Amino acid sequence: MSIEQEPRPTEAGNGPPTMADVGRVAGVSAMTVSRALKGNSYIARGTFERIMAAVDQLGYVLDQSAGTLSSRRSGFIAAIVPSIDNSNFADTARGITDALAQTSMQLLLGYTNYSVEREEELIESMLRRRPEGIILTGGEHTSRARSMLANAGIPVIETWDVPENPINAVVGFSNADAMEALVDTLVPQGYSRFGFIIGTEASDARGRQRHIGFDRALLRHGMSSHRVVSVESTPMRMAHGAEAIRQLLRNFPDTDIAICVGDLPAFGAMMECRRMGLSVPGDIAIAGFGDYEIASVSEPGITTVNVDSYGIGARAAGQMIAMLEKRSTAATIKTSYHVLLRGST
Amino acid sequence: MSIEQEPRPTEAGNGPPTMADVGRVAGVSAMTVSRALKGNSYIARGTFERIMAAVDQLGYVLDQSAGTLSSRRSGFIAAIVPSIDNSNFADTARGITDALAQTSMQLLLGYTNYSVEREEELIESMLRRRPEGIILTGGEHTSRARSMLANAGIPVIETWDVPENPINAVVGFSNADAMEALVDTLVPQGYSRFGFIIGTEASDARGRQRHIGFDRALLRHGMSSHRVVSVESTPMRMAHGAEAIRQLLRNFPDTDIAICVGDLPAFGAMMECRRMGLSVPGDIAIAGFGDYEIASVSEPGITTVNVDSYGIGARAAGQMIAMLEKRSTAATIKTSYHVLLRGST
DNA sequence: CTGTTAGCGCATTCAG
DNA sequence: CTGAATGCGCTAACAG
Repeated sequence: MSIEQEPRPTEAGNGPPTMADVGRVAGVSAMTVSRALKGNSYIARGTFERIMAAVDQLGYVLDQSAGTLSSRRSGFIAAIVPSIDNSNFADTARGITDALAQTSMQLLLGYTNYSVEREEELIESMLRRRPEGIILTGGEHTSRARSMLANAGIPVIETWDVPENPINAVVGFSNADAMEALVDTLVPQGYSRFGFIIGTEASDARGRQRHIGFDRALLRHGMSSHRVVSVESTPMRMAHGAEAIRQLLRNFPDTDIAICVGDLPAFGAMMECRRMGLSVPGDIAIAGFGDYEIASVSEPGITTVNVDSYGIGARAAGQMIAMLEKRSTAATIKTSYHVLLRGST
Repeated sequence: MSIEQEPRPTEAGNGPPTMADVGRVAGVSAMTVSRALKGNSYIARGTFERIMAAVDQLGYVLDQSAGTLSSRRSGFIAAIVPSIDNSNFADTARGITDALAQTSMQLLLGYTNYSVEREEELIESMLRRRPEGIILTGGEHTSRARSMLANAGIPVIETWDVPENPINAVVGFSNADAMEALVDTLVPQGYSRFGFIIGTEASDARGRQRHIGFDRALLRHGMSSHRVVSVESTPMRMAHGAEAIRQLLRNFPDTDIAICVGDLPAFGAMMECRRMGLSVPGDIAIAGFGDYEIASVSEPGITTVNVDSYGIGARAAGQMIAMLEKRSTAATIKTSYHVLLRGST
């Protein structure tokens, strides 16, 4: 037996144990520990087991900041959505997470509360952590955000919209077209005096697009698109829909159908109609957008547009993976939508 | 004029510019750039402006992995919630974000889909990035998760529950007590044949607690608590409530009030009753839990328990800040709840 | 007010 | 299959 080097007491200068500590316990170098933990190198069976035992014994957890610095790979992609408390965007996040699961990449999620300024801050703080790619919602960004993204030299994917001047790749659909499709489906049902309910347009790019689609469709059908109520709020919650329908019916009592920018305000509007003693769709019809769960569960069900929120996330992540593997460059992927007629119209 | 050192061409080996690059352009050392960017050191006015100009010119973005490694401070706290598509937990996240805004700390949010195994993975991957503190939902964790948390040596706050054996600090309330309070309020209204609707209990610790509170209250009132329907799902969505109420009325047709584990299934149940031609609360009363927006907007409104979701987040973050500043050690903070009677009962 | 030195913990690269 | 040397980009600590 030879004299072995005395393991330096691990508890000396505390702080979490390092690879060197693990190596000392397992009788190997830090480098071998690194390889064992990564899992893609050949390590002798016994060595591997000693290392794992040492890891358990010390409660070792890899320090990823050091790894990122050294390997120049952070192992995560960033995604920014307007709101997290919105099942559509939550579905998109789930789509991203699921698609990323087949890689070793993780998702870092942030939300902007529908503010481009907040988006700019968020982009900056995420870029500081060196994501390998970034997925954004929509095509509206501050100019500083745009230049930071350009400088970052990583794939950027804009989703949920089809911007005129994409930064890089796009996975989304035209919210204007989708709203047009909804109106086009409803006109043949005999409605002719369409109202539109929307929140603060300045802070909701997709709502604005839907409004454009609404105008375009009615113009095409030779109908008037002046019955519009806008309440101060982004996003519109259920209660805002209730408030808006009152205003709509006060300002334009002849309205025979109210299209809401989303299903949540549509539901609020429908409940308010019931409170006012109006029947839906007998006295007034109501439609929403987004196919949230409430649209199918409520009685009557709410006519709406399904927009494949999950698919947007899944396909964005797929495209991201392809770009990171250099299998693809900037592409524009259009996702599907379809009108769902239910009892509210 | 002296000969100045030739700035090395920045574009040489590409990759993002470093502080040294910025310093070279501004004619100072990297250290001065670091101080200027941090903002809490005295820097000569002119120097500061040259540095900022260089930062803009190069599009420099701080590399936080390097900063974390060097300073041993990551600048973020981790929070883990069961689901992100749930306005209660989203409110908690908002509370944390808002409270953290007064510090330089950021929030890194993760979600488990109600799986403790997924929580364990998430805790591990978050600890790799060395959060300065971690906020969890509930008191149930795998034993490996517990030991990782113990080893991490950072403040841990468990929320939304009052665990028997807290890891560290707690900010929450007793879900059992809150449910008892609901039943105690309803009994005097004349209801006596209570049904209970819940999802998969194994994966929903808070639902289980509510069930316990339900049993306890009925026992105390000398009533039977056998009218229970459990459907396979966590979390319960609206549609599960619809399915469950059918089953409840089939199995226990004499039920005069159905308590649901949450407002979402309560709403689904209420809509299903309407579809079946039953009036709420005339033929059967319905109550939920959580005071989601739908509970106040729907017609009739849903009787429920408000649980201060936002406050849980805000106070957890406040406690976290206090612990990080050594102003506090492990504390247990109880948050409030109150029963809201509405039209559904 | 600014610079120098050193080292954070890991992974790349090369050597065996 | 394993180890040694080196440096990733930044900041703590000290010196001026």
